Amino acid sequence: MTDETPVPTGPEPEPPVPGWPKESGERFDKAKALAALGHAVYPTRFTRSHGLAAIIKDWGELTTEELAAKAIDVSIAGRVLTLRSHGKTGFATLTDGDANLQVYVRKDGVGDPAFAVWNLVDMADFIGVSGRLMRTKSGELTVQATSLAFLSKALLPLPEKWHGLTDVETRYRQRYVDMVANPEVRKTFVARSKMVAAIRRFMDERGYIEVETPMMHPIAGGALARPFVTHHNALGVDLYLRIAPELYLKRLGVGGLERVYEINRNFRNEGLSAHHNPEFTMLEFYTAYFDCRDVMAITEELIENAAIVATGGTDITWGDTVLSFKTPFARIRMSEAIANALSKELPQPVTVAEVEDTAKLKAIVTTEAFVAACRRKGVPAAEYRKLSHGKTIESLFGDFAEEGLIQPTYVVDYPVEISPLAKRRADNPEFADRFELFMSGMEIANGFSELNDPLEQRARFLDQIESRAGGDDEAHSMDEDYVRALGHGLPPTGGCGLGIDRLAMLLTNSRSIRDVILFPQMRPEGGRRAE
RNA sequence: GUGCCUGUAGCUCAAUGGUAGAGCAGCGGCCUUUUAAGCCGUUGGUUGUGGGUUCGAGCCCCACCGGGCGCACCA
Repeated sequence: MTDETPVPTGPEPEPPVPGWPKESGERFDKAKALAALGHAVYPTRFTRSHGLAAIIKDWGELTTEELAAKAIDVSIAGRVLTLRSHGKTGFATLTDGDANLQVYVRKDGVGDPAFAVWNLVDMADFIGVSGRLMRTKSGELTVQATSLAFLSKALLPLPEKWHGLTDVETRYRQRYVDMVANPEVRKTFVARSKMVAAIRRFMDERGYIEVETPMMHPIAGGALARPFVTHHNALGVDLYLRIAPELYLKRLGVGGLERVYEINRNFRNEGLSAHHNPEFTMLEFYTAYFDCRDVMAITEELIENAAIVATGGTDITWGDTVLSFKTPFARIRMSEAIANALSKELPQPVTVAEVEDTAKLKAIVTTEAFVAACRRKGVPAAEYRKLSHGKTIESLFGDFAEEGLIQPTYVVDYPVEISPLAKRRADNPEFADRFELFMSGMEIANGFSELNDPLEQRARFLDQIESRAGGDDEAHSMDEDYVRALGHGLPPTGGCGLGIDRLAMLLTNSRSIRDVILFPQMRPEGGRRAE
C-alpha cells in the first residue's frame, strides 16, 4: 500500500460458507437485500406458459411486424446465462437446458419495485419473466418483460462464458457445473438415455420382461473378475457386490421365464481407465430355445436400432473414422483373427490349424520371431511359456488381434477353458459356442449358448476352483445352488451381456468412459483416508 | 500398482531463480434495443501441502495430496 488516502469502503462481505469464494459474499448480500425488499430468495413455484424450445419452435421464424401484430404473451423461467445491464434497461439470456432465450427488462416496463429486483439479479440465478414476444433491432427473438419473479439464488459463480470449464477434475467431480458450462455434456447424457430407452423398448417389444436380481451376492459369480466385499451386520456375513447377474438370470430360466433382461450395475474391483469404471452398466438378456447364433442376430439388430434412435443413422462418427452399425456385423473365428494378426508379425504365415493345435501353437510362441514381436508390442513373451493352450489363445487374441477390430465384428469360437458357463460346440468340443462383439478395439458384448448340463457345469466349477488354487484369483467359485437349479432343468438358452457405457461412448463419440458416466469414480476429495 | 505430464485469483491462462500479472467474473460510476454490450475507476493470491537448496523459489530438489495420458489388471 502507498501512503495515499485509501478509498473508504464498506464492510467486506463474508462468504456464507467458509472456503467459498469472496464473490459468494457479494451474492449473499444481494440475497439479503432481496429479502429486505419482501421477496422470497427461494420461492416454491412459478407457472410457466412455455418451455424455451417451444417458443423458438412456434414463433422463432416470425418477423418483427408479425410478432407485434400477434401480441404473444408468455411466462418463462430459467437460469441467467448472460447479463447486460444498461442503466434503466437490461438484457439477460435465460436457459432452461433445452434452449436459450433473451429477455429485455425496462424500468418503465416492469415498474420500479420489480426493477429493484432486476438490479439484484446475478448471472446463474433463476428468474421467471412474463411479457410479450418481440424482436430486437438486431433481430433476436426476445421476451420484453412486464413482470419479473425471482426464483432461486446462485450463491456461487459459474465459470466464465468464453472458455467455460475445462479442468477435467472439476468437470467430473462437479458434474452439475460441467453440465451448465458445457452444453454438449448434457446432450451426451440425453443421447445415452435415449439409447437405453430404445434398448428397453426393443426388448419389451420382443416379449422380454425386465427383472431385477440381487446386487449383493454370497458368491461372486457369472464372470471372471475380482469383486468388492461388503458386510451385512445382522446376518453376520460378508457379501460381494455382484460382478454379473448371469447366474440369477439363468435361475429364472429354470423357473419358467423364457425371455428376461436386466439393465443394471455391475461392480468389479479393478483398475480405472478410459474404458473401465469400477461400477458399470450392463444389459444382460436370456432367451429360451436360442443358441449362440440366434443371440448374435438379435444383438446386432438391437445395436443397430439403438444407433438409429440415438444418432439418427447407422454411420457412427468415431474420432477420425466412421463405424458402420449396419447389420449384419462381420464375423471371424478367434483362431482366424489370431492367425491373421500373427501372420503380419511373423516371417512365416500362421494358419488357423496351427493356432488350434496345442503343440504347434506352443512351438510358435517359443520362436525367436515371436519373442521379437512381443518386444515390439511391449508384451512379456516369457508369460506365454507358462500358459495352457486355451489361455494362450486368449492372450494372443488380447495382445495381437483385438486392437485391430475397429468395425463391429463378432469373434466366435472361444476356448472352453476361458468360458466356464458356455456350452461346448457339438462339432469341436475344445471350443465354446460363444461370441464376443468388438468395436473400435473394445469389447462391447459377450454371449453364448448357455451351459445347462448340471453335471458338466459342476465339473467346470471344479476346474475353476483348481485354477483358483493355482493362484488365479479371478477364477470362478463353486455355486452349488446354481448347479441345483440346473438340476431342475434349464431349457436350451442363449444369453448375452452388453456394456451399456461402452456402447454409449461409441454412440456419443466420447473417448473416455468417464464422459458417459454422470459421476465417474474418483478418489475422494481431500485425499485418502488415514488407515 | 508403475512411467511421463500436470496443479498459479471464482473461471481461462501468463510470469530467465530477482517486485506474482492479464482477460472474463466481482465491486463503484455512466448508459432505455444489448448480445463476448461499451466506457471510466477498482478489489481480489498460504502459486495443491510440507520440507530442503539459495542472498533470493511459482520456477530447482525431496516427500506427500489430487488429476490426465500410457502400461499392468480387466469389460
